[in-house]
Amino acid sequence: MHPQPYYITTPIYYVNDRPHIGHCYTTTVADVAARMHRLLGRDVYFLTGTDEHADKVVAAAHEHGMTPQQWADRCSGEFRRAFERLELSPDVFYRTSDPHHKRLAGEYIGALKERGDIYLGDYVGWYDVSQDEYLTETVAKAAEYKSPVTGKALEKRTEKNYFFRLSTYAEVLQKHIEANPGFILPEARRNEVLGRLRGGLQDVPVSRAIRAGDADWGEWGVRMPGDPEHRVYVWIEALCNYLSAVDRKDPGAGAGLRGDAAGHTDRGDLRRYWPASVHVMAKDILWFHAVVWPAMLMALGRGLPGTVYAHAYYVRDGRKMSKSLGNFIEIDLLEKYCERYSPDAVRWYLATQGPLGATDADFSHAHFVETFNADLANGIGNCASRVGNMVAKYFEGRVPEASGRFGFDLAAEGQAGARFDWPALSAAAVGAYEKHMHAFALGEALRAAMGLAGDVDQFINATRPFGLAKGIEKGTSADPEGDRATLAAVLYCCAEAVRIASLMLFPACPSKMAALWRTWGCSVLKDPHDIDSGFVAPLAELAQWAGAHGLKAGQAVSKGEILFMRADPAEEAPSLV
RNA sequence: GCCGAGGUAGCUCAGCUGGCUAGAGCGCUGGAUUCAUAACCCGGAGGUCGGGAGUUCAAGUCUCCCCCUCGGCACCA
Repeated sequence: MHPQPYYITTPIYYVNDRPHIGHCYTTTVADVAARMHRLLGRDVYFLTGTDEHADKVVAAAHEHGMTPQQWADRCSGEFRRAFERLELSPDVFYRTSDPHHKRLAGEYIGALKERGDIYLGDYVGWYDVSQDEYLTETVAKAAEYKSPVTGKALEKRTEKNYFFRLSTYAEVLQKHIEANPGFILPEARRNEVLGRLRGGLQDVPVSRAIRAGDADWGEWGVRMPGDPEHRVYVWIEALCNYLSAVDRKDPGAGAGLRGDAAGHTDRGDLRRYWPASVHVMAKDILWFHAVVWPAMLMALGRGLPGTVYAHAYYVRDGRKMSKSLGNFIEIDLLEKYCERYSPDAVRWYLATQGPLGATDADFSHAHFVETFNADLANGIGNCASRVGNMVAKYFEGRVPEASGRFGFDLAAEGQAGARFDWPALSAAAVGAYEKHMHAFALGEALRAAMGLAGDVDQFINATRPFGLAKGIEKGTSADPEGDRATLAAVLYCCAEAVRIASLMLFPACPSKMAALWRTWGCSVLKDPHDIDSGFVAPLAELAQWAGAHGLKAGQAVSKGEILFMRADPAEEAPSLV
């Protein structure tokens, strides 16, 4: 076991939303990272879930004649199913309605209040009488201090609210960000935060007084400790989930998506996971995660997360996705893509073509098909297929004996610069893979893996194993025995390199790689039929060239089914109707 | 408005402290090949490096001006 645990989180999603590509993207990215680190052998804890305390949740529940809990159960289930469909592997699907969370969030807030970091102050805001709600300064100003609904002038009102002393932590926070370049990623986001920090920080309200006429929340939500007339703001309570989830000695029951939560119940004390390694989120909520939350943690005397990673957005065919345009890519459409191209293909597209950096990325069907064909069908899929096929054809489906010949210098045979030192090539690919992984450059890491398959393609064209086989068969070979040995060594190297590439591709395409392993008889997973069953050894051992977990001469390698069937670009995009 | 990032081949982008004929991937196109999912491999196509001026022996790479795009601007998940 890697000594340092890896705790990665996504935001917990607002339960009234319908799962769309944004939620799926963030969670898929986190899943790929989690699987990569599990592959390294680390003790990984991956959290996602739903945020359920909000006025609108209560209101929607009443509209549907349900209790807030019933309504939240239903909506939360939508996210759970969406994530199952994408074969995501959270170790916990956490919900803010979880009694454990409610209790601990209250404790954290209470502790902050006790030490004076949360105090009762005056909140001055713009109140829209007709809508019975306060508007933020920005919104109020944009509406010229009139109600956006009725046009009536807004009232400036003052009420008692609790505030968090964010201002106290501005300086120490700024120093922390400056001293830790990896604390906020990507760098452009870090600069933005530092820029805003230079302007100083104001204290932030963290509660709202419960007023007459408010929807009846019952036991829903979290009250301000010691002052039940105030409700803790949802977003501040929600942030606490990252800590509360692992602030327990026992994992509790039913954690992951599958309920059985493989290996979850015997995890023991979860407190070892704090501080989190990475909080992943979309850029809109960076401020809370990079400033407010760390400041709260400082006040609580808890460790700060290692990295706060804010990715950009998906746009659709060049246009922003928005409710008004109604062009959100919702889970239903992604499911269509999963059906036609496999969940692994969707995962691959999200992980390699998504907006991981600071700039937005486009989701277009044409681009999806191009990527699918170039990387998956023509890349690893075709490569595995041609190698498996040749082993089947020339060696009755048994891995041939390489006789220790893992290096080929084709320059001697007149092919300039064509040198293939397979142990070195694969080690370099694994090295690049790990390097990029640690920089959270998931796409780059996967490209390094795919590059190894590309090397195999080049190698096959350069050594022409099929030519050797033909010469032997037709009796035109000058040295049939030598050619047979070369053929065996060439194919061994191809297969072994594909095996090593497949290990690295697993975090993005778990089902397809597991399928490849089954047809090639590779024991990588504890249960070959369960992608979440864990690895029999860490990558360092699994990826050793011709090592303990390498392909063995005589091992049955069948051609297997086609991993990724080439897609027709002319075919119409999946649609909901 | 203020602050920040950026405008490089059809598309997505690399190009650090200035220096040989401006690169990659995809797409497109020519060729070679047949083990493979018409896949793979090799080659090509030539983009005034947003526009203008300047510094320099030499500028996508530095300075100034202009045009355009995008992001952030706080209590919003």
